[in-house]
Amino acid sequence: MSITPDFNEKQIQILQVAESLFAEKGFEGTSIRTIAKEAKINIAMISYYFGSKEKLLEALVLFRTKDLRFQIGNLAAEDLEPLEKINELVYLYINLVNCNKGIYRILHFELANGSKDIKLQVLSEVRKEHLKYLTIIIEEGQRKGVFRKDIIIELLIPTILGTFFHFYMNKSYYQNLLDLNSEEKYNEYIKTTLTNHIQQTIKALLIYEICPNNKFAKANTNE
Amino acid sequence: MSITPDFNEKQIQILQVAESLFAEKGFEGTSIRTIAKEAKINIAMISYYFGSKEKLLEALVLFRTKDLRFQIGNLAAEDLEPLEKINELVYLYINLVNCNKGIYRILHFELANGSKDIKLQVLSEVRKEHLKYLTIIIEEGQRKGVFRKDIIIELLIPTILGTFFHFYMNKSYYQNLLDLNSEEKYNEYIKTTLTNHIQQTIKALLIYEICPNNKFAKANTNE
Amino acid sequence: MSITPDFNEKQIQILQVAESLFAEKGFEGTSIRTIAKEAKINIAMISYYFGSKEKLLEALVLFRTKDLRFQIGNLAAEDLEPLEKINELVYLYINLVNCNKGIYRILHFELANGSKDIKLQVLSEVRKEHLKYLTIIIEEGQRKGVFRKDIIIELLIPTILGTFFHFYMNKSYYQNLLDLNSEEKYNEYIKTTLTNHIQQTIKALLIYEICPNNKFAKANTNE
Amino acid sequence: MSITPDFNEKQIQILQVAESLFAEKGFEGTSIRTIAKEAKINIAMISYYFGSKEKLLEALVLFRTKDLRFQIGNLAAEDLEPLEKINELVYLYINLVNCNKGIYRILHFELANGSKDIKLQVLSEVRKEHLKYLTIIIEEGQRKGVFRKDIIIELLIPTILGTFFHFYMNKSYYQNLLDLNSEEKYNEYIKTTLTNHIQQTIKALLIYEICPNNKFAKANTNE
DNA sequence: AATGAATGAGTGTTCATTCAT
DNA sequence: CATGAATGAACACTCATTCAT
Repeated sequence: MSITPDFNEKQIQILQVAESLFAEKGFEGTSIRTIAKEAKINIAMISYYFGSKEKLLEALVLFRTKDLRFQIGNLAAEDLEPLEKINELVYLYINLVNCNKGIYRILHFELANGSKDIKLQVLSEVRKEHLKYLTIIIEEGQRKGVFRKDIIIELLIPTILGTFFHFYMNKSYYQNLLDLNSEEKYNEYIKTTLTNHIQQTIKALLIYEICPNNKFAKANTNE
Repeated sequence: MSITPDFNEKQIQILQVAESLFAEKGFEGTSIRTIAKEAKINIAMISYYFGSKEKLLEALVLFRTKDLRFQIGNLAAEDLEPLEKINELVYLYINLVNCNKGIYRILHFELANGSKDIKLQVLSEVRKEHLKYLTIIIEEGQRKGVFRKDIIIELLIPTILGTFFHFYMNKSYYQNLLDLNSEEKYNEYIKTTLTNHIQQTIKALLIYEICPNNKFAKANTNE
Repeated sequence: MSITPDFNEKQIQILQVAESLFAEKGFEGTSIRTIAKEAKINIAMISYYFGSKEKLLEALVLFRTKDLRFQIGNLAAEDLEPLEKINELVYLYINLVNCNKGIYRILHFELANGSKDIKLQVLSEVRKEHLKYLTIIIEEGQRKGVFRKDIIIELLIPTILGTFFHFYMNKSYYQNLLDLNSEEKYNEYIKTTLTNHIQQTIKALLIYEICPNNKFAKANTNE
Repeated sequence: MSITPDFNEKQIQILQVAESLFAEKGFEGTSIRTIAKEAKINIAMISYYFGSKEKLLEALVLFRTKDLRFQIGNLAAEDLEPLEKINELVYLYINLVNCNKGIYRILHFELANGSKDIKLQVLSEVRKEHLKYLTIIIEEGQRKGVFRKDIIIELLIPTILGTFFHFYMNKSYYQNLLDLNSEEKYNEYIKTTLTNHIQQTIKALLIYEICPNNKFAKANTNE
């Protein structure tokens, strides 16, 4: 579906192996020897094609985010109720991230801390785009009187992505806890129950009427 | 307050430096040379005291989880309304994790994938204990008719921790997005607004009455 | 003026770049990538045209010494006093070397030690030719009673070339020492003062009447 | 004889091997593996002891120039005729350089061009010291009316060292030319004939009365 | 005739670990 | 008990060269 004209077949092969290994073992934990061995290419090819290990990562980010960018876009324009739109958005979002676990993991946990000085402008743009669509939908719901007015929209995405990632990053723990003793069961659980849980969470947040006197939230401020 | 009888002063010094560096640069990204230099001890001391780099990590996990274990415990017994207990629990939990970012980050993102064969039984126990307390409180609320019955309790913790961690792991992005241009502002935001957001999220999840026909949640099952 | 029938335009381009880089960074310090980049040709071209990096050097030596060979020749036949001939010879020689610093540097400092098994027969021939002309002139001067009889002709060239090369190889030191703070001043100094100094040196050697009892020269023999 | 308190036995061993190899094959042409193998030490030791290959060179320069510095000094104060002093100085100088061919070659031909940003302040100091002593002696001779007044003292050292180095750098050529078909003969030739030649050269330069009309030296200025 | 793709050998350097003292 | 010295293995990367086209 998506075209990636800049990289040839072997480069893509390297990028795929690199994505998988970086996601699994982290950037530092993966040696170019391992990548070369797994991708069945010569070690020197990585430097030859990408310049360096770091630039390989950079190319990987570029390669994978290119597709991700506009996959959520036109939902805001569809003819749906705001709540339906939100549910759809969450579903699409989780699905998108779940299908691109590798690169998302790298982006969020390997690069997010900013220690690498890799241009993550792409990531930043994607994020802002996602935030924009979310804002449009929520403001529509607010105008229609369906959603609450005091929502911190910026904190919805941490809840959506955070929940998913925590579940994904602690895979073996949750497989054990929830008896999801196969890859299929685990993945099916994400697509149904976990997605549903996140949808419920966001819906509840958007619609529930906050009780006026929240002593704990206040209490927290003066720690 | 917490006693750590097994480790001497120098060992603790090493462990503290190691925690900080592992959290910042990851396990693979941190060399024992760096640890030794920062802790102002001889390189050989690490192998000498802990056996190996991996065993140092193991010792670190042991050292830090020992204290964490029972810090949430007796809340369930207090004389509070279920919702108040939940709010308090969320507050305590976030605070606990926020004050122990380092080791939590290591536990959840460095070790959670299971690539290292480090005994994480301790972590597992802590988790199950936390889950137990949460279950007790929620079931109490359900008995009292305050909370919904169809809650998947196991998925509450991913929401709580996940939201926090996503916010923490993408620090620079959120600092920029929310104009939290100082360490203090960022930390204050976590303690007040973010904590409040997570409390609202959990509360909404526990209390909100789900609308009966959720077509999207169903739709997701047949992808 | 000089014809180079064996090499085409691109080859000559490569050779010129190679000469410059070999002279500046040495043979080992220069990679064929750098040559290729600077000469704006494909890397493979060097091996393609010359066979190997070493053979490129060999070709370079051939290419550049071909012209140098006979540029000093017919001086001996001119109608000049022996001393004038010597002065002219020194002038021509220094000028020749100075205008071909690059290849001379390579010849004398990169290849002279014989570690490379490059055919330096050409160089050897040139040298012997130069020595021959020098010998003819000096013997003429000796016959005419102008020059001393006890001259070791073979050691005159080390003095001429050595003085020049030492000055050239320690360029920055002498630029600093003699306030020759520009390329022009430095080069002008070589053409005038240094050349003159070398001419004086050779003249003095040829004409000065040695004092009969030189205790130090004797003393040195039994170290 | 000379003490080098800063370096231990193994370090000195490495330095000696490095000097020999750098002198023979150049800095770039010598790999640390070769050094390690020849010095019979582990490869990692070089980085361990010296930090890097470049720092090894730096250490080598320091190590060897430390001794060289003051070996010529007190000659100026001795009770000798100026000409005897000059002869003695030349003898000492050639001998010093000849006994330290390796490091001198590295200093003058590997480092002199300034491509490496190694602190050659030491070298510069040594040079200036040598120049100082030479100046003192020559000025004494000029005061006594023994030496000419129009001497460019700075150009005497290029003649002394240059002659020697040219002879040394083109060893095989001169061995062949002068029938010095053994190491001993070659070295003996340096100590006697070559040294004598250089002494004669300098003496001739200092004492010979320049002929007033030197048309060639003038002619050179307008090239 | 000319070149982009590819490679194995080699580079300097850093790694966690061991060991004699 | 503690550590400076030392090491083999691995690291990312560059090298000159080859080869199919």
